[in-house]
Amino acid sequence: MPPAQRHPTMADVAERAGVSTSTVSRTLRGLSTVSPEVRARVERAARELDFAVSRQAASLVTGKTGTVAVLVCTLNSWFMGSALSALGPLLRAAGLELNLYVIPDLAERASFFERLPARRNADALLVFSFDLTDEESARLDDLGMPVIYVSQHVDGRPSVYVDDVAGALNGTRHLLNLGHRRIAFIRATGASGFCFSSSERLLGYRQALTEAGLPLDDDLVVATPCADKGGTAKALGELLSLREPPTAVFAQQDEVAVTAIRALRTTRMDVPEQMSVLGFDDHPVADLFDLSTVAQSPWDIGREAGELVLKLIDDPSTDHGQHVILPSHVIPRATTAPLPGPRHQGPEQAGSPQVPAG
Amino acid sequence: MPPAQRHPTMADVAERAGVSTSTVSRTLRGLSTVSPEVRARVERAARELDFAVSRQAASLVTGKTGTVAVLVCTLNSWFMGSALSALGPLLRAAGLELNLYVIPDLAERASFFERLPARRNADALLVFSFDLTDEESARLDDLGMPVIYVSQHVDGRPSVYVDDVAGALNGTRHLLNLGHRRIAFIRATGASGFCFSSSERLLGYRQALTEAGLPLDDDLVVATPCADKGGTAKALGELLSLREPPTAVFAQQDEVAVTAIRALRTTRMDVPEQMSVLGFDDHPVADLFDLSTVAQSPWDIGREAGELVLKLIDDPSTDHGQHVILPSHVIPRATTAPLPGPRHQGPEQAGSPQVPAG
DNA sequence: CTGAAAGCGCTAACAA
DNA sequence: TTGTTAGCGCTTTCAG
Repeated sequence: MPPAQRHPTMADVAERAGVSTSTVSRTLRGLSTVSPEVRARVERAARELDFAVSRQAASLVTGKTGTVAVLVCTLNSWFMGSALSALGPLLRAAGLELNLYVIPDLAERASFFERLPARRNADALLVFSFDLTDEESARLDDLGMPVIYVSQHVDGRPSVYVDDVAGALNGTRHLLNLGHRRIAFIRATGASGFCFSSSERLLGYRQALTEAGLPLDDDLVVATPCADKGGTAKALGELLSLREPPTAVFAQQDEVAVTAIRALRTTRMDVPEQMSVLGFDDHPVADLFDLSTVAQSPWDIGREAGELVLKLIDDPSTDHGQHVILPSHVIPRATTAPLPGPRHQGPEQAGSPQVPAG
Repeated sequence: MPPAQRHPTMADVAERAGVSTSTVSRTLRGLSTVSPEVRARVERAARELDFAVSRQAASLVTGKTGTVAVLVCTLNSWFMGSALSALGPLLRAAGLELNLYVIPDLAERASFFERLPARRNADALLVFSFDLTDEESARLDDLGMPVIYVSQHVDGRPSVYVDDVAGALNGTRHLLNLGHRRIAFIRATGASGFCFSSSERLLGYRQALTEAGLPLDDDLVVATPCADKGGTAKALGELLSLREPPTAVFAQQDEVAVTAIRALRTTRMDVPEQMSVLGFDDHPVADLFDLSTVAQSPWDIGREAGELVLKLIDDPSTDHGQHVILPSHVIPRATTAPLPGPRHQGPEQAGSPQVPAG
């Protein structure tokens, strides 16, 4: 570990190869205007010196930093982990560095937006699931670089997200098709200031009920902090103490769904015999619990976001308002079952009359 | 979104404030040798122009990049997510950028080590859980920056990791203290080239058996790819078809333990009545499954790694061989129980004679 | 196809 | 306390 040996510079390589620094620069950037013989000499010299171009110096003159800034509120989630695991290699393959900003709380957030450290230090910014204020959005607009919103829709700005409305619509239809008529909806509330597509999903749920000719009963919509046992039990309690309790619950995150299943089992309610449970995400835990769910693919989101970034960096004049909307699909597993009772369960009977089976 | 407006430079700020760029530089870096009056003028000008220092240009002259490179094989894990969620804010608070390299497979890895993009572009490198070849280690040694190994012990290099030997020792003791004598060990094998502290844990397991005067039976040590249902079922099958099957299994990752529990339940074996199961990690699913486990804290690892990095950047002459070793502790939950049978279960009976209770 | 020269935006001596 | 000067290591005209 030689403590302070200086890195070789282009001048060192040039000297060793007996050429000018311009030629070294041209060679190393793969410009075709270098004779094969000289190119070979330069490459050998560079290898022998273990030379690496300083991005700092290059940036200074090209004006491009060669890095993409990524803003996340946490990494400690399956969603972020998967999305970034897809994004990272994609950017690297394009020769870009990935600069990560983890902004877990509002204090950090304030300081981030005040200083905007990414400014001047990245060619583009990826914002994951931030519920931005108008002022914050405005600051990002003035950043002087493309800003891509991921896992959230922002009007007039490039964004990549799954169609949550359609996902929730389809999930709810699945439950309707199983004969359920009293279907509860559990929203997962996250840390304040961050968005978790909850409202879009609620929209899809309502849409499904409406198209089935069912009334919207606000008592059936409850909320819980994500993955909070007590909160989920409480939410469940509200539902189970209704005059007319639901026969199915649609939880907006698999982790909440799983917590709900455990709470139900604790009180000896069988899932799905006495209560169907449907999740959203297809989180790994869904498979572990044989949980029926609406799957989305964070990998695809990460990949699409990366490709969009590349496009925008390459050609900033591209239409900035384009959106990439990704699909979701229902995965029926063991926690959703036909509503027991006199009704015959038939597919696509969504429009049938309301007969609460209880 | 003004498409291509140039960023203001220090010269712009200097002009507006009616001072030289040196003064602007001094002011913005908080050097005390600036009169309050001038300082105020400069700060106002900078704010009005929404000026941000270009790290690129600053780096060029200071020789420090102000960024820390982090090498991970995946982000899609609770461990990495938690560790980085702790590390990120810590680095940001110190004014450092976090440059992430996600290297999921051997091909990416080869290209990473060939080009070493972090060279010259970071002040320190954090390596998470990589099982490096000697050649790769040597390349990192020549990187010209401090390299910190995280979640792995590397001789003579600064590293941060939990004491896996002690963790496995204590976990095994817990099972011994419950009266178990036939204790299986399930290793979790990851992607090749990455290390998951499996061997240290095996060591601790063996140590516990030895100190209890029990023989080491290789038939009781099986392996499975992490979180692979089929693999885990197969490994379990090997154990259950032994002449003298185990009464407890110690799985080296909670995710494997949970998969094992599901497989056992599928075959109508009760946990813990007929088989105790102990995990390692205290992954969130452990709580969900009421899994007894040996807990480690990736948050602490991330934090300690961050603090060590800061120290080494600040003073590279610090002893490079220092290690930070973090503790683990057993969390008994619902999947470990005393061995049923004639024996009385007493605490700390580890040294008692070998009486396989079968 | 190659080299000389200029300069990217900043910091670090050194003077004043 | 402030300004002047000289680069940091690279890319980019522009000549040759």
